[in-house]
Amino acid sequence: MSRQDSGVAVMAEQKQPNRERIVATANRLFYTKGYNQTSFAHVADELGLSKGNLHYHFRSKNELLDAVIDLRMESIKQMLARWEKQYPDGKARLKRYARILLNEEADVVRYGCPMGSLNMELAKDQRDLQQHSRDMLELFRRWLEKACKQIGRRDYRALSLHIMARSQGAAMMAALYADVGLLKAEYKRLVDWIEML
Amino acid sequence: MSRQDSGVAVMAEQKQPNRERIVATANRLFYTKGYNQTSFAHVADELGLSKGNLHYHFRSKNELLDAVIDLRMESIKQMLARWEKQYPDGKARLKRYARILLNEEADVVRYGCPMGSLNMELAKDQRDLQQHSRDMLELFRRWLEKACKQIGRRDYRALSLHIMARSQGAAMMAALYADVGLLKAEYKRLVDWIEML
DNA sequence: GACATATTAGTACCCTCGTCCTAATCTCTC
DNA sequence: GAGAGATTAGGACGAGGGTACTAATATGTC
Repeated sequence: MSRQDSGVAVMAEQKQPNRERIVATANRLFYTKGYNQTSFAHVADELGLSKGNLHYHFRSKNELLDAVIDLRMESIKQMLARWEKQYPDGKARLKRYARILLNEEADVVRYGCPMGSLNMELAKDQRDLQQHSRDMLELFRRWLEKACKQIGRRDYRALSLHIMARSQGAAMMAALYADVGLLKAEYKRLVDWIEML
Repeated sequence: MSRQDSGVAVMAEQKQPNRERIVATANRLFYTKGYNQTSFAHVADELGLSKGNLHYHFRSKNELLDAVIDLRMESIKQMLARWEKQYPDGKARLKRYARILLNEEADVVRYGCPMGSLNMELAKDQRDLQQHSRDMLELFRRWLEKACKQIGRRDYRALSLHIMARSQGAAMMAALYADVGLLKAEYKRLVDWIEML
């Protein structure tokens, strides 16, 4: 019997287990400050926990990174499954993907794409860590690939990569100039292009 | 009378002043390892110099970063000036820009775009440092803007940003998958698109 | 209540970081 | 060659990094 299931349900006040709170906070800090610029102490301080506590749950920083990526991947999978139900049409799916950056535009403009920027950081002399981060982007790519197949394109792989490149470029430039307008302009171009496929 | 000009010319064996060697090495390490992951000690070790020596030439790491960016900007300016002579036609200029990533494809595939990745790194909680890095990209953007004007486009600013976004996206995806093919594919798409303008 | 386990706090360890200081050495000018 | 200034080496420093260890506390089971 796990902890949350035992005793009277405290419902709203039931606090999240520390392990999950740690992953959630690390997730945010890895995004906003960068992986290398975030320390165990940062995460612990934000939560009012001790460094030793974090080390109990995650023996190393890599392990914490893995947990963060697992969390993101889980959330991505759920989102993609939701989209599959909401948008039966292939093109509609591609457009929905394009719109993703607009959802979190304030964050994207400040910190870039969470996946892209993390991956770029790890690509530099930390290739071992990069692998897992790549898996995350592959979730999207394969989903896009499926949608491209669905609209009868034979170059589905190339198309999926191109669409991701376009959205990565948009996120990058928007963060560079800290300008939401760039995000919207690139979104529009991309959607128009998808429409013409 | 400066040091290099004095005395008998040693020509080929004349070694670069240490200051320049430091900037050149820092430039490479900031690119391949990332700014935050590169320390004074790394740079000093590679050159067989002491940390104190580096501190003599650059009192802080920011100062070294500024010198690196200045070096890059100088080289960019020269390259753009060369291109202006070589390619009088606006579209040819845009295409030449698109080809830039193919020049250094081996590096781009491993470390991404030198400007984009640096900027992304500094965008995360180090906005003060980001400014100078942005100037570097602005050199390209204004040059593209001019070429767009030249071919009679009234949306020259938007176009210049879009072209940069495309190349940034290409670099990002190529580094993500460590695949030169992606770079070439995106290059081809971009050139075709420029041709249709 | 007693025990085993899971969790937490606190701290100690060793390393690297960015910066700074001092003393030696080199280079050029006179 | 003597003196002045530029350059270099080497190490000290305080801070913070990731990791590990120990003791205390909370939790669940019998």
